[in-house]
Amino acid sequence: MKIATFNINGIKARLPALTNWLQEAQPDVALLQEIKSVDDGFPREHFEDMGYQVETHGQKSFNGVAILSKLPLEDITRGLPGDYSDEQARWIEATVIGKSPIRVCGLYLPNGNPAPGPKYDYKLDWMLRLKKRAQELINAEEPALMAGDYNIIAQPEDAAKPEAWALDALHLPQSRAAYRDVVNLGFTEAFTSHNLELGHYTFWDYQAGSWQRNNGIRIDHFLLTPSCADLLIECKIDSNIRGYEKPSDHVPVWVQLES
DNA sequence: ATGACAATCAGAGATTGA
Repeated sequence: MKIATFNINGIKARLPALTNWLQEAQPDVALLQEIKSVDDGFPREHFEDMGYQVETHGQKSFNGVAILSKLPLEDITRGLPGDYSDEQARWIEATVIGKSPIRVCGLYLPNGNPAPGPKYDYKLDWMLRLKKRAQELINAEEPALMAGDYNIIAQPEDAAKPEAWALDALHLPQSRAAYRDVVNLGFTEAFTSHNLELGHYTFWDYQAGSWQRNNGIRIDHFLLTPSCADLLIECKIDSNIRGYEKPSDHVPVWVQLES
């Protein structure tokens, strides 16, 4: 089973690029972030015609996550538990029914800039809620994964110019520590576990020729529970599509699971 | 040092992003 995560930066603007990538990459499941659309505005039928079940958790203008799946989805839930007053659409879960069922969580972790400030407080609060949900997934002792735009540069080697991010919410020590707190519950980060060489990125800013200069950062991650990690065959980044027509500033990351 | 660039909503330019 091939499961991908992709921050598309707007479903309306990305419809051609996303469609082309789906046809090339043929993921069974695609976890999408930043759809920037309400549920009713999502081009559901377009993807249903491509054979995908479509589940969205949308929001006007900003944020918004979705799951496209060629396999049946069950027990879909929307929103990260822990704060009913949180109106930002950044979390969606479902169980993918393949040979063995896998719980998949698609997430769009808050950016947090500027730090310090209320947006950074929100990021850290959100990560505490993430840790609680992550602990539940570990305790369940079943194959599960959390994938998406974590907005975390986990180590200096995940940025072409780490010095430029020293005071950024994506790379502050407190941010990295909060991320490690989640990983250390027992998760396997799929990409680094299967790709030993450094210098791979998932985001290149639109500005200042970042793609042409390969001035990127790696902030889109797959975290797998132990029984899910046992199923991991491969994890890759489809970086080439960053150079295609009208691209997102992120590129897809995907895992191949033996399931 | 700032803005660069892109998307959204709205119908200009502010806001957000990372």
